[in-house]
Amino acid sequence: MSQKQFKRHTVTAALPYANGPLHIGHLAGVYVPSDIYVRYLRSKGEDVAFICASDEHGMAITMRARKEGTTPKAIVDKYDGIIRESMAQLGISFDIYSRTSNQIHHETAQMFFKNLYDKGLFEERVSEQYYDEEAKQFLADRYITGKCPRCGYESAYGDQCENCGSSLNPMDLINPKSTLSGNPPVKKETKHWYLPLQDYENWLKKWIVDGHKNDWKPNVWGQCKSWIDGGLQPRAMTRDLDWGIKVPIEGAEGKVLYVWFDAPIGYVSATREWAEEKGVDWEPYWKGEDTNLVHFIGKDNIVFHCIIFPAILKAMGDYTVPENVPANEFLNLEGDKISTSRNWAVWLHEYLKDLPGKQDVLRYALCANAPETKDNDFTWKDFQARNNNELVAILGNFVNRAVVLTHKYFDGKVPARAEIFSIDEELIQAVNKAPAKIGSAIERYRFREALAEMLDLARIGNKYLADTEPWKLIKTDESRVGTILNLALQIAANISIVAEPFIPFSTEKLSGFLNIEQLEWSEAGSTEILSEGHQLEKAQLLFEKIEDKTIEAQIQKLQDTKMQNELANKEAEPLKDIIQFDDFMKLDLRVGTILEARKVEKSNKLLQFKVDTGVDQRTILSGIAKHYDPEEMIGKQVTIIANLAPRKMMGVESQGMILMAEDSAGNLRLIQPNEGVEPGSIIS
RNA sequence: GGCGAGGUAGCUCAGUUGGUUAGAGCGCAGGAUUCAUAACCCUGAGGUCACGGGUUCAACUCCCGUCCUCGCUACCA
Repeated sequence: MSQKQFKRHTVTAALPYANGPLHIGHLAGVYVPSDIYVRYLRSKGEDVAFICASDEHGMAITMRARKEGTTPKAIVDKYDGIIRESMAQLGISFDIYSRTSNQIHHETAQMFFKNLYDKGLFEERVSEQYYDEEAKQFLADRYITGKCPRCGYESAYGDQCENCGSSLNPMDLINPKSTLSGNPPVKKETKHWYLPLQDYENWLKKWIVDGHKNDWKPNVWGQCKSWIDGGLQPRAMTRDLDWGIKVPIEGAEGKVLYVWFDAPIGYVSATREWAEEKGVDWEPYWKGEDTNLVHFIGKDNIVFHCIIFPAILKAMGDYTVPENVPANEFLNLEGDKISTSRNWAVWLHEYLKDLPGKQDVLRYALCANAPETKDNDFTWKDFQARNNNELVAILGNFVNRAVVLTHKYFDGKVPARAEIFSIDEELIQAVNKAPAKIGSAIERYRFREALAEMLDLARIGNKYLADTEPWKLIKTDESRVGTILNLALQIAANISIVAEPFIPFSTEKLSGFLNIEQLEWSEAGSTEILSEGHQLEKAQLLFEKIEDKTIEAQIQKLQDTKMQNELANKEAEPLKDIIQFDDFMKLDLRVGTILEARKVEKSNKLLQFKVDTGVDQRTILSGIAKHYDPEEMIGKQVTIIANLAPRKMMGVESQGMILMAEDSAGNLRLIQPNEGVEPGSIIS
């Protein structure tokens, strides 16, 4: 896909959700690649708008505010600040980093909604939901507690019972209570506006499945095809909440826009804000046929950026749709999934404090190991190796050699070139070709490849010096040494251009040594950048080795986290409320013998048993397929709850429950009588 | 189970429309060198391209099946 046909580029990076700080996964997946892409485009002299903002609406933020006893506003202010600071320090060069709480965003999102509403493109649907009359608001699932209809647990949430783990519908709860006021909620009808995604199915199919099979990443294209083929459903674009953007039509009091309706529109609002400040027209950046719209996101956001938001843009009529959505996969950390709740992450604001001045090292390491085609693992050892073996030993060392030698032999002045031999000609050819190779990789969103091509320039330089050995020649042929160092320095100058998208802090330093301005991409490839006699500055180290103890400290930090998590897990289950003997007596606990066992079809967790309970033979299902094979269960004695209300799962009715012990790692083990007893023996 | 993405050297990954002896970096072993941040440079070992079929003159590449990993999704009473 050639970039040349485009007049301008609108590049967006996924809006960070302002309920927590950023970690290396965000950086590797979205912000580093997008920043490389736009820095490259800018260097080419292209017209670029690089857009991002904090996403500050939605349920999760209001939940968090309630939990911490503060307001949503306080939460988003706090994290917007932290995120903004981390991005700036890491050199993510947004043209604007806005906030979805800004006035201009509210207006823009409402304008979108109103536009679609006026065109009659929404489906209105009325349904019954719980409402708190005292707090005067509809209750989201998590704001309702009650008795679990399945296990009888008293404080199950509207969407899930934390005791038995079943997912619930708020209407199922027995004796529901609002967590806002403590009062029983009332059922009340509520109206919502749905976007009929199925109406866009054909268009999406043509656009993505047929039109982008070859230029979109396989993971993105495949996901989209999967959704489209599976049939799209209408999706509610409004919610009953008080935190968010008011639905701008009559009869919609107390309703806000669905966060995934408003968030992507945040790209548009931020563009408007940027354009206003800059005094340019924002519309071509979103409406021009000649605009290259690119969304950088993680794989968890594919459906919103490839299906829902494009459908909205299409429905708007005059908007352009994304040219590409280069979604990355996930980054793991030291073999485990990154997890905010388990604190298993390298937080950017902590990294910046712990390893000051090493922004480029992180940018480099994350780009070199970015999860472009599949999930990848970040390890501190790899980070150290990338720094010490590549940035220090190859790139930093090469630049240092060239500059130091020039100071040594030519007082820091770029020497003249004399006769060119074939080895020099080969070098010049390689330098000529490098920018196009790197650029092409970037344009194909293959940033690891681009980075490797960039580093190859330094490798070529090192080899050139090793092959020509100017430190020997200086004794016999000073003019030849001049040629060699001139060319070596031209490579360094090239690196200062082509490495800028990846490691901008270091290329700024490098330009400083070379005593040149930051040059544009079009000047790369030339071996005439530094003119004869040009005075260099003294070289300082571009990169420094990272010692083992620095890495060990970071690994230790993670191990501490792991230990804390294990402790927390062991202590995690607090005692439940006291029950009376009568409560216990309600349970009919018995020993049963398993007569038959087999897997439930189409399930990968459920096993189906026929159990002899002494009084009857019955079917019981248990979700232990990951822990036991059916064959080994036959003949075993197990403990069962015999009077639990029957429950259908995967089409089969289970008449009871087999008791299991679960450890903190989630392993399940049978509870069995110590010695064989007759089936039906009562447990008390 | 359904859908999607992966499975290529000890590790992290490339392999373009099927075409000689399957590549790179790191790591490892050996060598050479000293201008340089004990860095660089050269050489080497190391792969049944997950497995089994099929199409083809020819398969890492295309087709079918199986196994494993990750994500989404349904069910752990």
